[in-house]
Amino acid sequence: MPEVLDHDIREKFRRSGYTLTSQRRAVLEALSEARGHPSAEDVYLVVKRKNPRVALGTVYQALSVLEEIGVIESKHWSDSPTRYDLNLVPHLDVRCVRCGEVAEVPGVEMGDIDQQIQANTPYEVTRTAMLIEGLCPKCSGERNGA
Amino acid sequence: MPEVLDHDIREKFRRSGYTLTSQRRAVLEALSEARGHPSAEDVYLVVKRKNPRVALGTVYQALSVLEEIGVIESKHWSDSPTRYDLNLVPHLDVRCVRCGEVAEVPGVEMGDIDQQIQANTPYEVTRTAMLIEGLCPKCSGERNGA
DNA sequence: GACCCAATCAATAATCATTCCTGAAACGGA
DNA sequence: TCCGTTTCAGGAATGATTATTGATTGGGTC
Repeated sequence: MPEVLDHDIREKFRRSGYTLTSQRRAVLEALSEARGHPSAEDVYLVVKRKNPRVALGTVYQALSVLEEIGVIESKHWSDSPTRYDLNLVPHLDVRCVRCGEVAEVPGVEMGDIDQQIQANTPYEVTRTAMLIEGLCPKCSGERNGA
Repeated sequence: MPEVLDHDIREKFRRSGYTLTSQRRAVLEALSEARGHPSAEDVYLVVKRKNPRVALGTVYQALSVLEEIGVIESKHWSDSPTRYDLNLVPHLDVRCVRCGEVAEVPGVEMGDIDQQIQANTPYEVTRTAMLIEGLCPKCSGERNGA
């Protein structure tokens, strides 16, 4: 894990009062290694390779803490487990409805959209997430496959 | 249920090959009466008042068919059951993270956003859904309540 | 270095929305 | 009316996630 990231994360732990345990560090490492947007289960499998004693519940707990202190973010598509992401810059992700692969969509400005939304509702908006579904290029080519 | 809607719906059933059964009609009626964005459970409770023999599974099935033929649409916020909606005009909904109430956000143009997204990804986009969370005016006022 | 307290952990049970399964019932066409 | 297909009701099963509980750990203090 790069130094800068590490420093930033330590800072967030310090401010929150949570401790940066080895399990939480392991979850972060798993997230930074996995390039896609892994699910809790995916993270669990990676973490378990290094420390077989870790339970799935612990991974869920760690992910929850990490999200709470703003180190990671989660996205939830229906009919699929929640995906976690270290990339905190607001961005869009599209998920293939056939194979489940998640990819980022660059070049769309989120700030403007968020402002428009807040300007048009009396709600105090705390979070916006756009869930995009489609067919990845690979699955799009093999429409009539299994 | 207004005549026009009824005609449109009949047409969609006819084209799809599904039959417009009394249960499916009851689900549609429940949806048109409920002003918020009801969950499957909400719909089930309304339907059951008129026909106590209907099972929750049947409601799920009916909702699934209705969505498939394009008569209703669903939105899924994490940590909350899926909500269903008769309003097919593309629009945004915001959900209160405290009380769960869902309200529409008018005045935000979705078409432009969808076009931007499709222009920036090799995926063949089939659906976009923006999930907005916040505090409704009521809950926003009573921050420190239960 | 031993002790203490709170935070965290592992393991497992519980939850809850949703789907699946099965046999019965309803419906449309010949 | 009979037949084949679709749909239904009821209940069991699934799967992601959360809650629970008792054990463990780690940091601060003497």
